Amino acid sequence: MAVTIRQVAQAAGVSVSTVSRAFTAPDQVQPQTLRRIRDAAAQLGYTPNPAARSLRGGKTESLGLIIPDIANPFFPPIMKAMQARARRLGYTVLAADTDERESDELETIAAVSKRVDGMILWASTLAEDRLAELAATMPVVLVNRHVPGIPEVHISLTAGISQAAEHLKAYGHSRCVFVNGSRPELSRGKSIKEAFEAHGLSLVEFGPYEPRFETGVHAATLVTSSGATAVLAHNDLVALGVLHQLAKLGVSVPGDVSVIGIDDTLLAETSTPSLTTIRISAEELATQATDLLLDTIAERGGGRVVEIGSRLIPRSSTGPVRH
Amino acid sequence: MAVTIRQVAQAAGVSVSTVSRAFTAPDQVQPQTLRRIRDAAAQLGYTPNPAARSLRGGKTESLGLIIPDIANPFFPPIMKAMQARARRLGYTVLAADTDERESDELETIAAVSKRVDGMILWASTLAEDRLAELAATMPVVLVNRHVPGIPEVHISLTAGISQAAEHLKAYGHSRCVFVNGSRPELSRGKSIKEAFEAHGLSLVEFGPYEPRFETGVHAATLVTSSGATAVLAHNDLVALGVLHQLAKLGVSVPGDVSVIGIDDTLLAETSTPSLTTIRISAEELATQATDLLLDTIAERGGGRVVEIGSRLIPRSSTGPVRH
DNA sequence: ACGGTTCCCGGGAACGTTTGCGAGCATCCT
DNA sequence: AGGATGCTCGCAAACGTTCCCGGGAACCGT
Repeated sequence: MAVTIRQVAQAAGVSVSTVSRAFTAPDQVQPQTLRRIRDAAAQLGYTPNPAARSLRGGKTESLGLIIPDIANPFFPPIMKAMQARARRLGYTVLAADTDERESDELETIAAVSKRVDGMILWASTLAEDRLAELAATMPVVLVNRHVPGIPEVHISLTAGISQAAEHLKAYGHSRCVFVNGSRPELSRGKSIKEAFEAHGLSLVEFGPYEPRFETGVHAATLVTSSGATAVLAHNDLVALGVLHQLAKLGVSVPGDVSVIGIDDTLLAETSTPSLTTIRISAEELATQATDLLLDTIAERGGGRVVEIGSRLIPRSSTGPVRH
Repeated sequence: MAVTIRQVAQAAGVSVSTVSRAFTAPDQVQPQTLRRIRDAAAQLGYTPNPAARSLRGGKTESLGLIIPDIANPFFPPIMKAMQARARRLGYTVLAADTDERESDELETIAAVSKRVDGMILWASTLAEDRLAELAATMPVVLVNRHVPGIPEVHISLTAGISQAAEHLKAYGHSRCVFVNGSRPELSRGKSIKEAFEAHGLSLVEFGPYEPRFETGVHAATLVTSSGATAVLAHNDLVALGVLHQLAKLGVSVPGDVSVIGIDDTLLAETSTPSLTTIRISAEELATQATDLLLDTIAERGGGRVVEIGSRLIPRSSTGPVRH
């Protein structure tokens, strides 16, 4: 049915080897022969069969991306950026989510791993030794997870947190609340606490909870009764829940309470009021992770750890404290 | 490096054919032999090589999904549902977006089509004859696009629109605005106009514009000066823009103006106030499209057109008109 | 007891591509 | 002029799997 290399060879009057070389190593074939082959290929509409190619060469020319939940608005821009990057380099990307269940993650990884040259594992729930043996089998890059010896891109929130503390301090806040989610690097709430206290702000922590909208709704009432004037939420979605419930309770934002999110998803700029948040650049993250994976595949800079920064994006959900 | 069928055969003391049959047609091999093979395979950690399998069989066991923009919050749930459905049937899904540019779409389709058994094309921008010849080459299912002879799932908004009109009528509204986007089935604003007028509501149309947040922001000022008390937006994102700008102008929602979106994305229930919207069930849509594609691949119900309904989800952005 | 089925299993070709090896030929150097 | 070198290209093997075909064994019937 489909047109193969053999038909192109026949049409161009050369052997299959030469046709193959015409595409994979054009400098090894004479210019005029090359032209004849190219013409024939174009006319017949030939495109190489990826299955045959990867069977022979052991390479699939595609990359895997395993994420916890596609529906989380943080991830679509990641996928988009990774696809854009990968396509430019001739790669296809195979994305799959795990629904944050370990059994699904194992199954998904097994299915994906056979069809790609390497994969990015986002916030994997797998045990450390499992990840280590997986990484021994094939190129793997971790995000939001640390296992010694495995290349990783690490999201550093210190800059963003510090800027958030300064921002609140400048507005005259002194009593703050942190609504904790389950994210590994945040569960060490003490680093956040330290950062805030270094700026002379008190910080009490609620949670950890699930990082969902309803969590924010629930946490909002705790916030009002705590007497705090500012709240930092685990992510934008939780912050939006806080915003939503505060409005329902008649608490003015930012008049009575200031709210800060994390991630800077689409939600942040489209909410009412728009949400001050700590931006993690999805583009940079995805690009770095992709490049790191490609390097690992090519056995260039293996085992590297690259760091991604963050910064505060002030919008309308924060303001001066009212006395 | 990887363990092949040959090693399993040797370990189990049988031929490669038998190992192959043990996995693809277990009833054709004796129970005790089957057990021996399974044990050997498990111990060696054998998993079939998809490249070899698809080279030989001509099937890739994966499906393509081509969408305009992953970052549009309407699509992630679609991808998720399609993946869930496909996985249950042993398929992998390859998703890619086109950034709504026709050149990218062609390139993307070319890249994806060689690696899948069939694909779902969402709101394709390709010319009708191009689509027709593509569909002649391989199984294709269209969504949000109609080409005679190509299987399609069609989103019908009539129920939702009609319910929205009733809803507004019951709240005492009479003058409405429709902020039009570019979506094909909506660009025929007259069907919406007719539906509204059938309920005794006047409707003026603004646009068409791009279906973006800023469009809503821009349209909001037009709405206030038009004297209308209700606005139907092209989608949730546009509705959110309207909501945002209205709040900034000091116009109360739903006190002064009621707002209705379309799609029922995550944005709708997390906004403040939460958004009344016309729900299109992503799960149903994705499931139906996937099943239709699978049917087309199997040359069962080809050329079918399946219809997906819609319905109004009343939330807090609509209310009685204030006199 | 013997031809005919049925059931299991092994041999081997085929899927479309890449690639090492070597043949043929022209070019260049001494 | 003759051998060495370099360029272009063809031959054939190999990648891991599926599946057609045929052989042998066991079992049924008469």
